[in-house]
Amino acid sequence: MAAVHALDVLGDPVRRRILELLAEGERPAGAVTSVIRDEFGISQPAVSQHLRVLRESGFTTVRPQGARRLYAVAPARFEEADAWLAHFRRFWNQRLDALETELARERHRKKP
Amino acid sequence: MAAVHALDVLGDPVRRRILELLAEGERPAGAVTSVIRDEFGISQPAVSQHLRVLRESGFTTVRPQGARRLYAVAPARFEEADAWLAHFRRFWNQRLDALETELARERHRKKP
DNA sequence: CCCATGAATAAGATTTGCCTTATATAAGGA
DNA sequence: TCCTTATATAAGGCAAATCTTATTCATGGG
Repeated sequence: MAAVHALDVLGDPVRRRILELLAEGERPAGAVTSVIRDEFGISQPAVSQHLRVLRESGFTTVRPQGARRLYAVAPARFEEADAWLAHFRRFWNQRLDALETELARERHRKKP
Repeated sequence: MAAVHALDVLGDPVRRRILELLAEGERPAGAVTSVIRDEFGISQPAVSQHLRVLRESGFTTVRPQGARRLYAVAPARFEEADAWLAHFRRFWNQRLDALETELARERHRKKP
């Protein structure tokens, strides 16, 4: 499911915008599509293809509700992207970096 | 300098690897090139072009040292990428999110 | 000076990714 | 059952990104 790097998936403005919309809560594909269509001027299949990338790469979950597909943010791949960025965090914020290290340690203690 | 979104620049495996190398410390273009050449099997100009993207987008600084160009990580664009990810942080770690909010507040207090 | 080394640029080929149109699949209401 | 709505898939076109080879520019040693 994680064939490509999380940051490769995030390297597209349409996909980022879709995720921003989903961050506000679970939404049917159609609701996402109409916003993206307006903002980027692309077709329904184009949006559907981006939804597919997000789904197949693990950035979202989907569940059917009748004929609709409800998309929602899934955390794992975000965490992966964040972990990569963490390597550089010390360059701009020592305190946050220290905290991240501590929280990571804690996470490992909890679920090893 | 920030014509493209930070995450667009990070959406390339070669550029990410270059940044990882530079995270270990300032390095001349040649040192970066030889590693990337080995790992990805691409030419010197190809690496130079990626260095240009990183430089022009503000992910690195460069300073000449004789005939060499010393590249180093610059924090600003990383911070931007991190800020975007922060919107989603609550999905995987409430505590870190809360902390980030607090730190952001503090930063604003210090340098407005 | 001249040549070697380090790095960037130019120009063109190629590949990758994204978009479009057309079509398929699936669910629900009349 | 038929039609409409919701979404996904297929196939192909096109443009942007990336790579290659060739060349240029700059520095410094001999």
